[in-house]
Amino acid sequence: MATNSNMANPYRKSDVHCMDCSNQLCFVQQFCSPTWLGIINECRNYSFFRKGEYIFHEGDRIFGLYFIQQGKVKVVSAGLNDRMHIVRLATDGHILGHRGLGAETYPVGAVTLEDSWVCFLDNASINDAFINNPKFTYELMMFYSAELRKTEMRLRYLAHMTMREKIAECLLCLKKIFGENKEDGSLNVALSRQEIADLTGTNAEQVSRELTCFENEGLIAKDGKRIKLLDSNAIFEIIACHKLNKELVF
Amino acid sequence: MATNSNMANPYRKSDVHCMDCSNQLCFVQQFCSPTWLGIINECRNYSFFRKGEYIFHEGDRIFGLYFIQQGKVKVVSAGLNDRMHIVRLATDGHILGHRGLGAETYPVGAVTLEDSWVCFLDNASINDAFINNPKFTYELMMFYSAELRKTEMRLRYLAHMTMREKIAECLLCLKKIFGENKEDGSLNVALSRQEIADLTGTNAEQVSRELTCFENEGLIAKDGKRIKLLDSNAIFEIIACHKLNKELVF
DNA sequence: CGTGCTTTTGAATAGTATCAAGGCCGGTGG
DNA sequence: CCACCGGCCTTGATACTATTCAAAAGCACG
Repeated sequence: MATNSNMANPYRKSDVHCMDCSNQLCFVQQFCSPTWLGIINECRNYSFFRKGEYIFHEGDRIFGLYFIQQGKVKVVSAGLNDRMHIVRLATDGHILGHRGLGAETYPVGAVTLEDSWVCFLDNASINDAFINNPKFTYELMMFYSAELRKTEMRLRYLAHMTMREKIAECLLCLKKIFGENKEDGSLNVALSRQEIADLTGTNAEQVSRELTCFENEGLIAKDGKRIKLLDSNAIFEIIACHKLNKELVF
Repeated sequence: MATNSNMANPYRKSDVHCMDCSNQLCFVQQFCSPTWLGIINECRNYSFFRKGEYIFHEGDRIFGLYFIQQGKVKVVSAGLNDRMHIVRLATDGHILGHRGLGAETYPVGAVTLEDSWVCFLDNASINDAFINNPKFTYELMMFYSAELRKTEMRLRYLAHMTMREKIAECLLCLKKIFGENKEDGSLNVALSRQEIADLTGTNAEQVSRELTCFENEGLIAKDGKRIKLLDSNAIFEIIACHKLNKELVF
């Protein structure tokens, strides 16, 4: 249970000060003044979520922003007949709940894919930080701008790609986001076939078929949920015809 | 005619000061201090684009932000074998080129659907405005946040919708963005079948088929490119099963 | 009044989703 | 330890949807 794991790490919050946080990608650490880092360190909430737990649900009232200190999270939205759509994947240093900024309720939910540690800042603290750290506001605006570019490019690609192409694109995205295991070279994330389907907008059967196909072609090796990209360039060739912008997507 | 309108407005720039601009939705007018409105009024560039002209091309170096003073624009991106994808539609008061903020080149191009008048602010002016108008930066960030929400919801819907549903959704979007003609109730925008296909990710034939189908069902009336929604509620029922958020999409 | 472009419709084909069945694996309880 | 159970993965057959190709009709424009 969540409470158990929570018990196992009761000392973590007091342990790490924002200033010494290992997460070099954290927006707060990067763009808030030292004074504000101290203020935020005091008002933030540091919590642990076990694998599969919801950090927040679609439709929840918005209380603030989440920053992943360490972990892996899927951002989901309920679709047709209890189908889930995975809107985005996130890991260390990524922001969660930023879609809610300016809205009443979260348009999406967030579920951990692995045990994760997450910092939370409530609306009041965030707004104070905006007012007192123009640099923070500016950089967050730039972050949004970049996210918007990525999402729109994704929208464009997905509109015209075949399933084979979408799944190839998905594998490259997973590599980009989570990286590969140093030892065996497999992707640093284990998604079920259904989750890959939720990412690409299809069903588990189709994903299974395409992955088998990729394996037969020598593009990947798979062992249950662990997938290893044997030839990233060849996988990219599958989607090269869409002239996609590598920086934007991967 | 285009030429007529052009002729009739050669003096527009000197005529209208930002402070008196009819466009109440303009971000600059809403969120910049009076002092800055004066500064921006001096450094902005006001220009006219005839129907079908490019305001900027995909891949152009980024020079600044565009604000539509009056007109209709499609934001496009080249896809597979000279297929175009329409990323977004924009009209009076909307911003163009904001996806470029923080990037080197525009990831999309912008083409006018009708004769349009557009204000342009270069990077230097925009950045000065950011530094001196925290409110402006903040509001623009909120704008990005809202755009991101909309785009991600769209991504989710499109992933699971049938063509019939996508085209129904598209018609409701057109109503939302451009509105309906006071006189005959038809949509205030005339898109070709191919353009509707570029919006929904299909081809002109399919669009033609579905529109004919809608007409036979009494949902719409069509006369060439002019389309009239006869029963918006019934059209919404087509996509209601996706439980989409009306505020986000329409 | 042609010419070229858009729209419409039809027929054949390809791509996906759905349904169904069997295999594999890990966990549980006898 | 082994049998059983349930969940996930795989594969095949089938039905459906969407794309492509082709051709005719409608329309705008010079």
